[in-house]
Amino acid sequence: MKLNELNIFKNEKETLDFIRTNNLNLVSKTSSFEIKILTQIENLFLNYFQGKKLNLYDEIKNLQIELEIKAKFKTEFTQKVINALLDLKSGEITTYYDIGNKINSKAYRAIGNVCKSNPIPLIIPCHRVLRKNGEIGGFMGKSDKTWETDLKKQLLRIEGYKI
DNA sequence: CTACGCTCAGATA
DNA sequence: TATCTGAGCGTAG
Repeated sequence: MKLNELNIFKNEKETLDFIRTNNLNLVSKTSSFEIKILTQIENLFLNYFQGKKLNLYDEIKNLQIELEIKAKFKTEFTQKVINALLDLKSGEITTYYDIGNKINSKAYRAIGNVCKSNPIPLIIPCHRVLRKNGEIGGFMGKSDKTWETDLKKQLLRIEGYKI
């Protein structure tokens, strides 16, 4: 099974709007094999949201799910950023500045842009990257005080990081 | 080539 | 402290 996108919505209405505008079905032509995998994914995230320390990237791969992210991250720069992100464990944080140091680049803003284009938040943990001055920074394309940045804080709290 | 952005450091009040 | 400004650099158009 392949996964190329993980979307997070503000509320049920936004979720339903997305499903409608993209002509999606909640469950369509789903085989029992797929149901089994989907159930495992559901349990994985339930555990994660209850505070269990999990490496979602590893867990997803263990379920034999292929992540279709190569097309999006094909330059050396973007791959370095992604690899640096994947090194982060649950409860661990870093900064855009530190990632820059790690990959030998001062393109801090460009690093943020890579995070912005992350099609699978949580699994590639962009939420663990903060600004150097301690501010929360952006999340899922949004900055300032938005539900997205609130969610970023919540995720860190769930992972046990004091914020 | 130009414009843009999940940034940073420095300046100013 | 809060807000602004320019530097900096990869990417999309």
